[in-house]
Amino acid sequence: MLSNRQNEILKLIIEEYSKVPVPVGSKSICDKLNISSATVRAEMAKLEDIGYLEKTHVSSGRVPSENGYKYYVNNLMKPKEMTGEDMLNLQTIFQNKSLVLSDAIEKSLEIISEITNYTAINLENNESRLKKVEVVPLSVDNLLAIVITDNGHVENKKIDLKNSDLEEIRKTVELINKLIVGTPINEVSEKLEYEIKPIIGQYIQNHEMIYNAFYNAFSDLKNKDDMTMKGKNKILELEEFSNNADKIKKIINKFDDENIVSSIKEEDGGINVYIGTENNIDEDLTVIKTKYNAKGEEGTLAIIGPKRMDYDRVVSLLDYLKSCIERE
Amino acid sequence: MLSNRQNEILKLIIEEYSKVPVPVGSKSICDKLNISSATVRAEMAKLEDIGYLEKTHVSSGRVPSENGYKYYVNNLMKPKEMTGEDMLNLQTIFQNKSLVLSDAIEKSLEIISEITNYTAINLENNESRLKKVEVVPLSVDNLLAIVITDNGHVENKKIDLKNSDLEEIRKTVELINKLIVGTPINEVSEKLEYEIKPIIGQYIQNHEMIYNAFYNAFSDLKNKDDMTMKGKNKILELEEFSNNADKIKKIINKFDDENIVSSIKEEDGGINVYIGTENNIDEDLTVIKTKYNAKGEEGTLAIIGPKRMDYDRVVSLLDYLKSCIERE
DNA sequence: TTTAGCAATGTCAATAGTTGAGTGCTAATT
DNA sequence: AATTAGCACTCAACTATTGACATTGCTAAA
Repeated sequence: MLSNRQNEILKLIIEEYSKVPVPVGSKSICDKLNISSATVRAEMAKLEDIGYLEKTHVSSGRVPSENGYKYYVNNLMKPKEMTGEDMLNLQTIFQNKSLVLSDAIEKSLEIISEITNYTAINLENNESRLKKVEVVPLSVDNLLAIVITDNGHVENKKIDLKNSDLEEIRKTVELINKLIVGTPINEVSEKLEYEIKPIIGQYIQNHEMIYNAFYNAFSDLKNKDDMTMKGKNKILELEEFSNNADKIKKIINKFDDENIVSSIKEEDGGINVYIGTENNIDEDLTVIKTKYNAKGEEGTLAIIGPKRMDYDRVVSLLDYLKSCIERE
Repeated sequence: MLSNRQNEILKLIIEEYSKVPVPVGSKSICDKLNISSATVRAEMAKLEDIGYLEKTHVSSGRVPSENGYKYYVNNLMKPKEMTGEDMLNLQTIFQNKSLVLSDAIEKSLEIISEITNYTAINLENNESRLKKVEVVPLSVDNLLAIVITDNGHVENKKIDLKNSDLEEIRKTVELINKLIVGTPINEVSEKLEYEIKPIIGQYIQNHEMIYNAFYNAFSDLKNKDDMTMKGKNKILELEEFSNNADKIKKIINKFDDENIVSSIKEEDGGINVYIGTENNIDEDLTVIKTKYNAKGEEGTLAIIGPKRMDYDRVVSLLDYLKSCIERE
């Protein structure tokens, strides 16, 4: 159990370090607390023993450790009051009734990324079902196969059509629509293989091509995560990476991974914070994420920033955005 | 006019430098030509006077200048024989009749990026026309507006539908299909504004929303360049950037620009080489691009690599790919 | 319990010395 | 006239070395 003064010192160090990423010395703290630097040093030594602070070398100031941040997030941090302006900006978006939920979220994340200078992500994890399938002839020998899901995602595949009969294709499409509309997207390929294929094989000669086209369109749909990322490059401007080309390259590669958010440990109902090594992106980064559920539309919001991020501010922003979404 | 020996020395320097980006000294050249280093130095001094070579400091070896590369590309370089394996790989893709042209190109560029370690791009610049417009009801108050072009691109917008009459919407869609299908995509918004809007305004009450949805879908379509990029991050691994975080950030930002290829000077019919400052991406990079036209499907292929790239190899690859495409 | 004071430690930036690769020039050689 | 050996010179890159500075831990006094 930490004393009041220890809590206070830890909090000051974390907040100071979040402004300027340079080890914090005892002097800058004692100025604020009206105690001598020696006393502060003694307390810092204890905080280091417990494991909440670290030194970069014997005579350096202190830097918060991962556990220090954890303790701060769980015990010391108070969610920051949001500014009226930020609240207003987000509210306005959600009051615009012509915006669909996913578009509103996207716009909000853009704003959040802009005001925090961190990266903001929305990952929709809806169980979507097949809504409709159709074909549009484009030219003599090109055809477009279109697949639509009930949450509004569209995938398409162009097909080369030489020697195929348009009428046969129409029949196939009709069949697919009749038999597998309503099926959850990730069961569609299977159903296509075992239920549709045998049937079309029977009375449609040249069905291979059209069958494959739809098969491919379906697997594209299944594999495509519905993730939007705002301010992707913001993170590269952080001081911690300013002179570290290798780290920048590493992070860029991580950011290209579609599973960047979903591969982090599962979140519970609240706002979840994954500090440093707790996320598998980078030890100098923190990911804050939370789930939302608005009348069946489910997803995950995430913000990626430096380990020394403005925890209180980000948590409030995310919390507020979540409430906007769920109030919809 | 350069002497044979000067040509030979310039060529050796460029090819040596392309392997290892370190200034080339006279010694490494004289070993290969059986003349003394003093003679090589004298020739190098002349090549520097002409402006084909540069020094990084008074006593450094020589580095090819931009003009040096230009001279090399125009006069010294012979397109390299392609390896049978590379040719076979590309041919196989184009013989696969079930692949649509754009997919075949995409696969080829993936291969080319893989074997060269450079970034490969396909930019389709078709004049596309509106093929079809339709709406799919998703739920009680959500509707999906879909727009399809004759070259097979699909854009969609979800619409919030409270208080709208489905029947009215159907009429609007019918009208759009009747009146503006066939219009070139970048004229569609205009036509929608001046020809359709007045008409639907007359006999459809609540048309604002549906009109806006389509208007937005159309502008998305217009603004979205059909560009695919393979090996985007390959370029970051180049030695010239290995310790230069700022340059990496700059290039990443450039690569996010949709106009990266089209903003470079217009290409003529052949293979065009834009060295260093001739492209507006980075002085250390070269862009090689060429147009293709296969039965009306037009586009531009581009490869982005270091200024010291394997010019002969890339030119042959691009030329071969172009011929594969146009033979289709 | 707190604090003043001090030795100890490590970073950072500046300075100086060393090495090595490479050049240009010149005079001798072919 | 062209080539080359030889030499003085230059500069980048590396390796100490130094002093200024920030900061610590410890101790003894308050």
